[in-house]
Amino acid sequence: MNAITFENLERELKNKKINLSHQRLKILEYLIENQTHPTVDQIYTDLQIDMPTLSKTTVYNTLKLLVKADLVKVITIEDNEARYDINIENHGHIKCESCGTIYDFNIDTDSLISSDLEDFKIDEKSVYFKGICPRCR
Amino acid sequence: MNAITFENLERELKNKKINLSHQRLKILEYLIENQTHPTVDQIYTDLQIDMPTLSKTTVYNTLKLLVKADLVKVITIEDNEARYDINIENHGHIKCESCGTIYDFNIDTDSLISSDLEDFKIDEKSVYFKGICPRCR
DNA sequence: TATAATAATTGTAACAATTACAAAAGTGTA
DNA sequence: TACACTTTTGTAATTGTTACAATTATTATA
Ligand SMILES: [Mn+2]
Ligand SMILES: [Mn+2]
Ligand SMILES: [Zn+2]
Ligand SMILES: [Zn+2]
Repeated sequence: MNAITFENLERELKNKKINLSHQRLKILEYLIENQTHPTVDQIYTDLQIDMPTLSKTTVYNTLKLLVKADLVKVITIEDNEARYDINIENHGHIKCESCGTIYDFNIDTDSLISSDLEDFKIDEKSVYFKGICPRCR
Repeated sequence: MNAITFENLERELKNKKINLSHQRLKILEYLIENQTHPTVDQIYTDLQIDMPTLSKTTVYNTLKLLVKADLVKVITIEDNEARYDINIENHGHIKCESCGTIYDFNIDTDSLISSDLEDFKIDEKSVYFKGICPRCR
């Protein structure tokens, strides 16, 4: 429930010794303002308007860095492109197969368990649905 | 729990008017005998030994056909390659980040619900975990 | 401040997974 | 056999991602 703020992020970044360059800041801002699970291409295309020198490699590098630092999550609901989410709290994702929108939904992934996994160390849990959203029905 | 048999599959294929060519048969056999969630490349590389003329396009085409007919499921646990599963019963998948193996585990995906999705039509539910398997710990 | 060391960004090339497409081969029917 | 139809094949094109070396920016040091 606690909102994502620059202050919290800045503290986390300092903890993890990640330098907040101009490009990284812009990418983080973008993720905070556009919580629509954007692709690399969407992030790049939109930011590139105001930062003509931005390189797509920087977008890739930064996202990889943020994911490794557990500040951003990759969503692999579709096999052809990764999507990124600054909201790292437990929640599920559903993709509307008509309009392509990926919606968040509330689900307690922590409570998902299986006796088959007793001897596993579990690091990450993802719940992906596909269907048709209310607007498209 | 009911095992995947050629008989069941053949009936389904007839229902859906999918012609069972030599290539399609071999790919189906492979998926039944190798329930390790193989990639297209693994399927192609292995089958190509006994079928030197096999084309990778045919593997792609056949898998797409089988997925559309709901006889095979795509697993997008990793963003860089699709994996295929002939076991279409509800179950979860966990990928060991050390050895790369994708294990099945028992979980009732049908019972996964969220009040946020009341107005959605839900067609597919996937549960993906990542972690370390008992052998690698 | 100047200099050196380090970190981050950029642009391009390489790579890998997938799709498009047209020609060739196979299948069934009259 | 001739014809229509389906499937397969091989290649080229496309797309998302990574590798890498050169350039630029930042930080530490003298
Ligand atoms: Mn989300
Ligand atoms: Mn499985
Ligand atoms: Zn929709
Ligand atoms: Zn393992």
